[in-house]
Amino acid sequence: MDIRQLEYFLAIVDHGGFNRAASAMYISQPALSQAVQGLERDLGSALFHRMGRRAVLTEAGTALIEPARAAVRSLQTARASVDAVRELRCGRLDVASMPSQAVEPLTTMISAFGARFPGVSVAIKAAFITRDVVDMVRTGAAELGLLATSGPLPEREVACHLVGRQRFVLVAAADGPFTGRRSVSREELARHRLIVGQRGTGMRAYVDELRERGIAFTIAAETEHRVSLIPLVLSGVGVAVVTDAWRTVAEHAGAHVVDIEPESALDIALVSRRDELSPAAKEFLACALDDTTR
Amino acid sequence: MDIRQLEYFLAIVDHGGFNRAASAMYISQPALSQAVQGLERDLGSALFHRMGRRAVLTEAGTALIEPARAAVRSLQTARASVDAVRELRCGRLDVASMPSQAVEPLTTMISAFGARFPGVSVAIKAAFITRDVVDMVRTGAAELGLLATSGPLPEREVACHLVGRQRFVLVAAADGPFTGRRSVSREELARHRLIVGQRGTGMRAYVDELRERGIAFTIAAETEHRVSLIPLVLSGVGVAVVTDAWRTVAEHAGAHVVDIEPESALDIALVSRRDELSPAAKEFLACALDDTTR
DNA sequence: AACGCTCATAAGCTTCCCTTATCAGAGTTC
DNA sequence: GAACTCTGATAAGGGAAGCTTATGAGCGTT
Repeated sequence: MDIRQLEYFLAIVDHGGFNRAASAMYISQPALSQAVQGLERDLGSALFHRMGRRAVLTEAGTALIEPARAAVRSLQTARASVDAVRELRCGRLDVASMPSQAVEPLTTMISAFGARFPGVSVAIKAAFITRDVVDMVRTGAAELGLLATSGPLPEREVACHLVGRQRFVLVAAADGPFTGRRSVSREELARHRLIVGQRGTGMRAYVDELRERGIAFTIAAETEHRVSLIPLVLSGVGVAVVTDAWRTVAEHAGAHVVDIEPESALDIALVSRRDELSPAAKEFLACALDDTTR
Repeated sequence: MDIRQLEYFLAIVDHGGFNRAASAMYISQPALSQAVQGLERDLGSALFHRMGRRAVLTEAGTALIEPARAAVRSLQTARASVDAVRELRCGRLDVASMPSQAVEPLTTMISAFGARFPGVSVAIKAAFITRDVVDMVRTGAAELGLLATSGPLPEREVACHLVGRQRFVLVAAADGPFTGRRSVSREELARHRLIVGQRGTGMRAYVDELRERGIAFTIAAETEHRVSLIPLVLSGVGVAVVTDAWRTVAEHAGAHVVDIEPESALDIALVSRRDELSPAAKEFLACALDDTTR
């Protein structure tokens, strides 16, 4: 059985005869006869009584009409479902992001994208280090990725679009060591107690680099959950080096944020597979790059 | 788009890869690749991200899964619908019948058939004269026909099966001219007022034949609606010649029924198209002939 | 670094579908 | 009632589409 055969069958029913149906379907009449014969052979039942002049539906033929229409409709539905995704009337876009960048610039990006394509939902897939993001994009776990790196961009593995830079800032308790200051030099971090993130993150790479420069500090805590950084700072465990994506959040939480001099920053990149992207991903990329260049 | 392509697509989704799906569908892997490529070309959207090793569903692919399953199911449903008719689990059988024969023997036949195939409904299509029945069967308006004839069976046009004979009886009012009698000779009908049916019916042919024999009577009324015969008799308009299919009905209605001598009868035949019949019609024929020969 | 597994591509063959041409039956018309 | 017309079936040939085997390319694994 075949959709083509069912369409032919319905055409015969609807147009009331093989010849008229053949004209309507722009095929020859023998093609119709053969298709119906094939269908009847396949189903094991005659669909029409052939009575010289006219073809009359059999009971089996009558029983087939409605299911056949349903089958034809179901193909149209399938096509429409795919079209809806392509035309961004619905669907879903997975974006892998490291935690800090999930705060900014991802929030802004999603907001802009959501305004243009309200039917498409964006899912933030959790990645924790740059490598996670690259791998998720490479393997297709997410179609786009947002990462931060202090080193070179992974241009060889994925397509990279620089969307901004985030400078490092120091978060301290409001009544902590840097109260009243707007900036500190990195050398001033010596002998302080630091709360740091997981290896592989941009902020950790920066901190490790400071230590290699000979700035001696203590690592008071290391957390894989960035959300715990600020509470740790506020409870007096130590100070933390984070990117200024956290500035607003930290200040609202009651922490004191100061710039670290000389300015040092992470590159923030939106990455994607090298081959053809889905329409949603393309548009998201366009939205995001448009915003950053504007 | 094609059901085959959707089945292949679903196989890939369900088996998690082209190779496994190809094995499961007993086709070669390139056949699958080509089918999916054709589907993607047709839909205008990629369904899988090809990432060297693994094929990952795109958003469009995800959107296609459910509609594709529905489409595949719809074909199975269509097949099942036809099967149900063939296996006589449901369906409908049209039987054309003249009015008298619709009382008997059709009622008995339908009862026997209904007991064996409760899912199949039998529709009685109204015919009024023998020719109507033959035409309806010939043109497919009904698949079977039940007719009565005093002449030869229409063997040339349809397949005929003699299922019985109905003798002619006279229906008179309870207080009418034949009260107390069990039979009358046909000559006694002379000078009586008769209520007759439409030309072309068996009872009318018999009455016309009596007149040709020189038996002189008056035609008090002619009706195309046989149901009005008995009321006319009961109201004293005249007497009526009908077949003994009506005996029970007439007596229950309060009329007096007497045999007409010498016995004269109509042949009752079940007729059908000459070519292959539907399973329901075949079974009905089998039931009916089985009953009459038993 | 070599191997193995993934899916894509290429080329040949088979199959199936559609075409034109013709036939056969039944209704219609003169 | 004979010719005509309209119905759908049948026959034969050409072309497209699908499946096959063989091979290639990319990526992960040993």
